[in-house]
Amino acid sequence: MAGRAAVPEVIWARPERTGRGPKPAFTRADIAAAAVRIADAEGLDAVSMRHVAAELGCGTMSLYNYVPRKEDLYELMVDAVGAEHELFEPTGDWRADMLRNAGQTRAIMYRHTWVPRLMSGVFGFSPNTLRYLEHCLACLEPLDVPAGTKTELIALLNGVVTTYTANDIATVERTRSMPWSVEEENAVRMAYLGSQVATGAYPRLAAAFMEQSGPVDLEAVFRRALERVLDAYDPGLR
Amino acid sequence: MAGRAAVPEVIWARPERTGRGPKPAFTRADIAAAAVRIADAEGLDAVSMRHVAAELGCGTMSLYNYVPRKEDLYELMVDAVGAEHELFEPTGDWRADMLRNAGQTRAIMYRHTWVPRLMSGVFGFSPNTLRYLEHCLACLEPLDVPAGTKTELIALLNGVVTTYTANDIATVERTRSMPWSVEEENAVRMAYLGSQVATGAYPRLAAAFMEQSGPVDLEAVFRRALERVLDAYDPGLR
DNA sequence: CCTAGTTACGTACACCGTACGTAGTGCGCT
DNA sequence: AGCGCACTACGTACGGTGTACGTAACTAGG
Repeated sequence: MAGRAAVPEVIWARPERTGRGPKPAFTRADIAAAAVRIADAEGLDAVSMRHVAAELGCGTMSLYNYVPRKEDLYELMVDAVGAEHELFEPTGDWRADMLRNAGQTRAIMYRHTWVPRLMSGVFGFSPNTLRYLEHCLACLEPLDVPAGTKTELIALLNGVVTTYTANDIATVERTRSMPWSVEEENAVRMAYLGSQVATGAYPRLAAAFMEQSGPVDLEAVFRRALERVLDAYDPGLR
Repeated sequence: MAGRAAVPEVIWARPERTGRGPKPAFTRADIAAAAVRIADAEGLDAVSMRHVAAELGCGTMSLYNYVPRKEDLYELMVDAVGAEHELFEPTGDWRADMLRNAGQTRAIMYRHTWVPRLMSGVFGFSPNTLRYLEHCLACLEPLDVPAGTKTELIALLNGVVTTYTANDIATVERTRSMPWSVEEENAVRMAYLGSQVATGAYPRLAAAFMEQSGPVDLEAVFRRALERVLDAYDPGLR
């Protein structure tokens, strides 16, 4: 007599064990780990209820005892990789500390290229997210601005990290299920871009592309963006 | 003998008409408009090849003559709403102009709440994107920095607009197919957040939440973030 | 004119999320 | 102690998805 809820629910609020009935065969962590393993190895689209269940060695529908909706499985996955954040002791240099946090987030996303796709559009106050948020606030202790401004800085910084890293990764993730390579896809898109710029319809864009020599250093662009954002909140620079 | 391509392809590079055979019944614009209509009215998940074809009044597989893969349909949609950008004459005040551009992008996303979900993770050099980019560069003409820095500013600004607006919209889009309202969902998530903060495990987070009185003004937060980013690139402020 | 490249579209396949029903298990209460 | 109920487990089935493939009709270029 399960009966799916007709009312919203946060999976983190639902207790993992209620005492009654047979002992569950898995923990949420087991399930999250299995899903993460699949996503890492075969891409996010390979994460289906059937596939995860098979990986765990149980029937498909048994999964629904642990995870009411597939969306909740996604929340478990994001939270699971969130645990990879190292919550170090703040050094007192808030800029350096926040750069370190951002670098960790970026590293996590490069390790699990499906993360950005799940992050965008998810409210996401999971346990590990809260811990990370608290840690960021600790790092920002030396910064003398209102708490509201600090949370806005954190949000902006996280947004920038996600956006930039998502862009770097997008093609890789997309070409996963395609019969061609990342390089081929990028080459084709760049060829189109070049052909359009060559029409002369976009003079300023053309100039911008002429200016740059050699391939773009994505990591450098990323770091410059971070520095700019930090500048914008640094009272010592105003 | 259609035969899908085993090589990457940009839909914009494929000519819309090649002369041979019966006259196509629709243009790409028709198809994009139909898909946009469906997404606006019933949400992005309602945009299926069958549904779009039905809206156009043709067989499902006929669509594949115009759009080789569903992903390309998404590209058409994003490009279509990109046309809603008003490419005004730059005023000479680059900050004001860029704010205006950002405001337009945000407005478009509020009109078509599915846009952020498609934007994140898409390379996206569609015709209208290129036009918009060129227009932004025109607005930034008065700003005395290298062209590379300008494109980085545009990218950062667009990223911030997308991230913030996506967050504002996320719950609305998600609850579209759910049997409960946006307010209910938000209330539940906030209740969980409150319960966690109340445990005392997140003192700084708790302090930040105590500090704020009343509901958050999303628009104000958004504008503050934009101003910060613009500050970071304003030579007059350094 | 003919033929090759297109359009149109019905059918079919593999896969998806998940509603529902049934059977078995073991805690909590009386 | 033992009953009942909440829980786990999971097979089946339904309505949807993207799209490969085959066939028929059509028309512009040689």
